[in-house]
Amino acid sequence: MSVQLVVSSDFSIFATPPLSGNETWLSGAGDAEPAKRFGPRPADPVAHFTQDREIYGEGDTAKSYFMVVSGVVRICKFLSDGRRQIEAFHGPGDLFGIEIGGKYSFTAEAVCDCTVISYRQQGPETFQTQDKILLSQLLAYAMQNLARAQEHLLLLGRRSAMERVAAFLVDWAEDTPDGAVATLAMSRQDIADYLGLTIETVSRTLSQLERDALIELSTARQIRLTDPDALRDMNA
Amino acid sequence: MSVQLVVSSDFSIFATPPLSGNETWLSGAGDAEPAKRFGPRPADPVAHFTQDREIYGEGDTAKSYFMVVSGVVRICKFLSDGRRQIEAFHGPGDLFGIEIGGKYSFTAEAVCDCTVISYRQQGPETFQTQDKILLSQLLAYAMQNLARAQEHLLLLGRRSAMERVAAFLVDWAEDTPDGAVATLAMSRQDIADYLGLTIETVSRTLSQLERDALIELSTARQIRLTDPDALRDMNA
DNA sequence: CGATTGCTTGATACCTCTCAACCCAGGTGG
DNA sequence: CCACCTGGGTTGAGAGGTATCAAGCAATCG
Repeated sequence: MSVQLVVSSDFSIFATPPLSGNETWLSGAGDAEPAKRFGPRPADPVAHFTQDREIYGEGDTAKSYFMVVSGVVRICKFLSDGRRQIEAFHGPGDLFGIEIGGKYSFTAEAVCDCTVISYRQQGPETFQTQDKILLSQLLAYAMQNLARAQEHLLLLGRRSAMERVAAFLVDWAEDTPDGAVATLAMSRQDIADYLGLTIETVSRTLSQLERDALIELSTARQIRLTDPDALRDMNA
Repeated sequence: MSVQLVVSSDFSIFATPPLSGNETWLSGAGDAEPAKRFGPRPADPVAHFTQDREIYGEGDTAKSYFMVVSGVVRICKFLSDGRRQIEAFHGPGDLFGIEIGGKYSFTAEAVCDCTVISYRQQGPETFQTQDKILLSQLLAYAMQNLARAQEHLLLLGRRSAMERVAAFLVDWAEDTPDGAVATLAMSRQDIADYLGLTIETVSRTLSQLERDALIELSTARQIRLTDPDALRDMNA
């Protein structure tokens, strides 16, 4: 997907403070980098969430949407018996929590300590009344998320545990001086719930990949991809 | 999701004929019903596809998008070894094939004999230049599809075969004089590829549901839901 | 009719889950 | 400083659910 979000100076609509009592409000703003993509930083609705804190819950009234400044946020759904499916992880610059139905359709939680900026969200009428630039940005956002969800569908529906873990590592790998390295902000449980597996299967699969000399687990959360091409080829 | 698409009289942009040689062009228009939702019927880009015909392929240049007039269309992806994941079925009134990257990200095929209307698709610049009404319609479309994909993710990632089949039946059931009945346009293979299962597992699960007196298979494609509430409760 | 196609059913294999033990690093308190 | 505890991660044994392979059945179509 090659869509570029276009910066609009009136994209930012200043936020009401979010709902939960979980957040810490900061007087200074966070990392300025994402502002380059999304326009001027809003006045100050910058909040900090510590690890595993809920940012909002599924079914809550959707008063704000958010942009990640630093850290990683998970977006997930729960079944009544506690089973969890993580639909996406969002990192710096990513938006989350945009809703058209007036209620959040997911729960959002901090994977690690996070800083986010919140923006006031209008009701369903937003999409009739806002300006074209905002609409086209929202559309690009929605289409990108849709494309990601659709790839994820294929992964969950038709790929083996080994293929899923390989895809996950390739997704998270970044090129560093000594090759591709995936530095994971999330626990094995998070990975499992993202990939539709159990924690044990994720762990065993990683061990297997290490035995096969495709990866090296420097630490549990720091994984060197010894052979990134082989990992990519698993999902050709 | 309670979003209503708003009709705009200039929503329809007349189409170039689609690309493949699979379609049959009709001089008359199809069922008029969907026109009520999407504005005046376009001049005549109405095409008919027989069962299992490809409407477009993943990777093809996306020159048109489509609305189903009658029949059912499946939207799917393939892995190199032939595994298939059906992302969605689209019925009368549904749009499909809207792309922002210039290429189709799916293959679209006729589940049964289908009539569709095609609309010319602009390139990526569409979303900057079109009018607000169109943009908000596209946004609503994208958000609806996103919500559907996300529910599907939860189903594929965390639900058992029994739960998946039950959810599928509930989705397709319609209330009739003698209770809820699901009339299926698609084969067991289609259902399996939609639910991330095999054809045999789908068949066995349906048989089990019949033994449990939750459904009755009048024919393979005509299923009465004897106890719709119980089926719904499986996914509470 | 015989062939074909879609569906069902059976036997078995295998992949992933479940349950349990263990390991290890980090934090705490004596 | 070290024993202890804790939480995350790994590993093992066995169970279970779904896939695979194969046969049988029923409706449809030449």
